[in-house]
Amino acid sequence: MSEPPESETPPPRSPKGERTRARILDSATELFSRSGFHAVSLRDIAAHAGLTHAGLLHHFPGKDSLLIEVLGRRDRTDAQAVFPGITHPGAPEPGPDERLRRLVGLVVRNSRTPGLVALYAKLSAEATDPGHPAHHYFRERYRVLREELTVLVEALQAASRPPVQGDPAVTARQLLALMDGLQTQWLLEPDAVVMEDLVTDFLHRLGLGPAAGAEGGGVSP
Amino acid sequence: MSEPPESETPPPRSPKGERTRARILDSATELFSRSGFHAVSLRDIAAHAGLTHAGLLHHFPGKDSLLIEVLGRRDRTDAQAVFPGITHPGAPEPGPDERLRRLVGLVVRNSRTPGLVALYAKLSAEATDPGHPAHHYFRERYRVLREELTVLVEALQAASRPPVQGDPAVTARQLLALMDGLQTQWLLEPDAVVMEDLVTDFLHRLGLGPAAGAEGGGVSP
DNA sequence: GTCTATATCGCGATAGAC
DNA sequence: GTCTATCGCGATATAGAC
Repeated sequence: MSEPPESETPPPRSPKGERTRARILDSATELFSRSGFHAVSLRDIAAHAGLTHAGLLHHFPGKDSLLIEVLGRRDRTDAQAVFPGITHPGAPEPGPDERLRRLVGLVVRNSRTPGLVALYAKLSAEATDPGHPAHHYFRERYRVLREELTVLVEALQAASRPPVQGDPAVTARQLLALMDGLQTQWLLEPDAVVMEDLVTDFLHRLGLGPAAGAEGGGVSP
Repeated sequence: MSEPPESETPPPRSPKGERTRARILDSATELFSRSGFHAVSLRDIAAHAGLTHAGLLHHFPGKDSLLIEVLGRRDRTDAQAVFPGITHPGAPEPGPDERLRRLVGLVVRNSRTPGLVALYAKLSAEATDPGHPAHHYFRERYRVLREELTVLVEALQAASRPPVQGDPAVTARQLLALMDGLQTQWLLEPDAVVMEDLVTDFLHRLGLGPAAGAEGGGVSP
């Protein structure tokens, strides 16, 4: 995804080619998630999908484009789960509490796929290089995430008693940074970090917790 | 630095070897900062330092150990600037405001070396892999940073009026995560993010700003 | 359109001459 | 302490068989 939306029609593909492509994407997702990007070769992915590495390169121009298609597929799934507004502009918007619940749910879900979290962590760092093949993809990804989190924070602020001040865009940036940074700490020490607790605690201390949610216990450091 | 402190005496080296070593470390720091770890070869570094890659490997057993020495040198410098207690146990501890000022100063200083910040961002993500050569280095690094930030937060909490509740270790973890995550966003869009403002704002909204500091303007999103 | 086989490149690392 | 020569490896690109 070098360009924000896909305005062009993808080239027509045969049903067999389509299935092979999907098989390759599945294999790539699994292997990338397990071992990261650099540690996995095209030969590994091709073997896992049941063909040779040159056969794979018939379907994807190179390792980079394969990576970006893997990421795009995953992001589209996640975005629909938390922010239905992205893909279905007319759909009914859930309330702030429900959206917060979904966001935390996404964090919890991430905790079950450390391989993919690690892949995103590595790539979002690598892709800060303007020459990286996924640079534009990640710039766009962060822009969209920031926008959606800003809307969420706005809704939480409006629903908070007493009303919370502050620029929602600033809080959204901080929230996004917090989630990213916690992933690194969690990957380093999976048993010492409960990401969703630390995210919830952060919002709580800003007065943006669930409208009537009474958080019982403490938070593990 | 595979082990926490260095309890062993380094092998004696000739003055010439020492100079060559330093030249190699300088070159490695510059090239790693510019292009990252994987994108730079030992041949690149050796050429920049004025020898061949085999000559370089006489001074460092491998690319990994070279990397870790580059990181260690930088970290030692930074730690002394902000947390004099680490290297000089008996030295007088500065007050909470002064330590906060130094921490923010470190963030500002980082803003002037995007290459090194990018290197750390890439490596701390890569090194989450338990098999990565710098894995233990980064686990130890985060442990120390967390401890020092916990002490800082404790001091800020004690100095705050009214006193701020909460587990300092939790806040320290969140602060560390925030700083890490902001680096990624800043590297992606250098002109759109002022890291020190967002860090200061975060502490401010937790009631942990400088004791008498009146923040004038707003914060850019 | 789909895939295999082959060739080339640059990498980290080692051995041994000087 | 530094070099040349060389190894095995993985990523990538191309030619052409089916």
